Amino acid sequence: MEKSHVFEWNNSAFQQKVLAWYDQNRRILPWRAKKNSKPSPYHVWLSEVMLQQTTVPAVKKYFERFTSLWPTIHDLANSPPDTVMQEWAGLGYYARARNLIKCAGIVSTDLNGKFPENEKDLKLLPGIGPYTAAAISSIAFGNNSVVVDGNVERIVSRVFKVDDPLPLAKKQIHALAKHFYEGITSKRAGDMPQALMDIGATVCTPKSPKCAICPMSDMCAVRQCSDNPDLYPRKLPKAKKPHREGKVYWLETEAKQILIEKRSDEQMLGWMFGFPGTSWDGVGNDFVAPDINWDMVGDVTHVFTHFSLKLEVLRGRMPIGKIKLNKNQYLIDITEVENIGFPSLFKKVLKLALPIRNKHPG
DNA sequence: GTCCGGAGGG
DNA sequence: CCCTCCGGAC
Repeated sequence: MEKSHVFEWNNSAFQQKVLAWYDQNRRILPWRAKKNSKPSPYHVWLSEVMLQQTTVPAVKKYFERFTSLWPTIHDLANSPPDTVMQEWAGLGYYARARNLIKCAGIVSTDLNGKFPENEKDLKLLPGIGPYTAAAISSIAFGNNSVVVDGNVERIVSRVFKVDDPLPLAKKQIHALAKHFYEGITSKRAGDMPQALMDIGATVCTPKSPKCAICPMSDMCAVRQCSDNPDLYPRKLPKAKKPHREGKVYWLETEAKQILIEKRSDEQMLGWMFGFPGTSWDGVGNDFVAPDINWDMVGDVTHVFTHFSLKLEVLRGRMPIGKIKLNKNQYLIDITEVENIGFPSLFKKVLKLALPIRNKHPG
């Protein structure tokens, strides 16, 4: 759409409205520095990685926990990877945690604990892509980067009334987003993306945005033509998810131990603990279940981004001496199994199998 | 159950 | 440019 069809667009007028709103309404978040001061690059990086695909409320506790366990990037880099993975459990998208660990190692040892300041060098680090590089360079270092996340995409699509559907409209939206940042001073460079995120999260929300109190409403094309903002950004219909099925085994010993395994780098939920089973992600081999009597415990269902999964949970017992452990497999005491940080899929398995086990110890 | 939110990497 | 990765709110 041609923005001039609706009104005369003015970059700095828009920026002033947004920044004035931010000065009055900014959210207080653990990773944000006080007004007029820059937060630590370590905090910005850690929070931005956690915030990828994850909501602010979910991230808060994890951020507090991580920074209290590891006050500096050196502390994080020196921690055993398993400990970091355990602390990440429940946050999802575990590749982020694996990249976080790799990145911490590089910054701590190769770069003396200093993050690069420009987008180009930031993007060379594991887990830092276009968005995160732009966010760190502007928020931590005051560079005027064009930061585009889902909030900014949504705001752009409404303010400029972009009628092409996502993801086709990505490039167009990114180009239009430049208007939001052009000419911002270094002093305000970090505030602008954060202001847009705050407005996106609290005012220009995906559904039923609060246009009546929006600082951008008189410059918003969708608002000005009384279109329904809920319809923006337009999106291509998504493909139906395929369904997969498999088995998962709860194998216990007479000594009240449970068999768990650490998943490999290549598998889904890599580096996390889980229970053995058939390969439901198309990677690795099926668990060769010992020839014993298996009781059906029930089904667990879980939905991932690109498929839904149903696992049949089977429970069996055998003497400890008969169990041959592969590497990456461990026998863990029944009293400790609840303390393992499992990803959600295996938490469901645990929740199903453990009470039955306690009721009928065999 | 359904929808929502998005970046990294090959 | 396409594929791959979860959890929570409702």
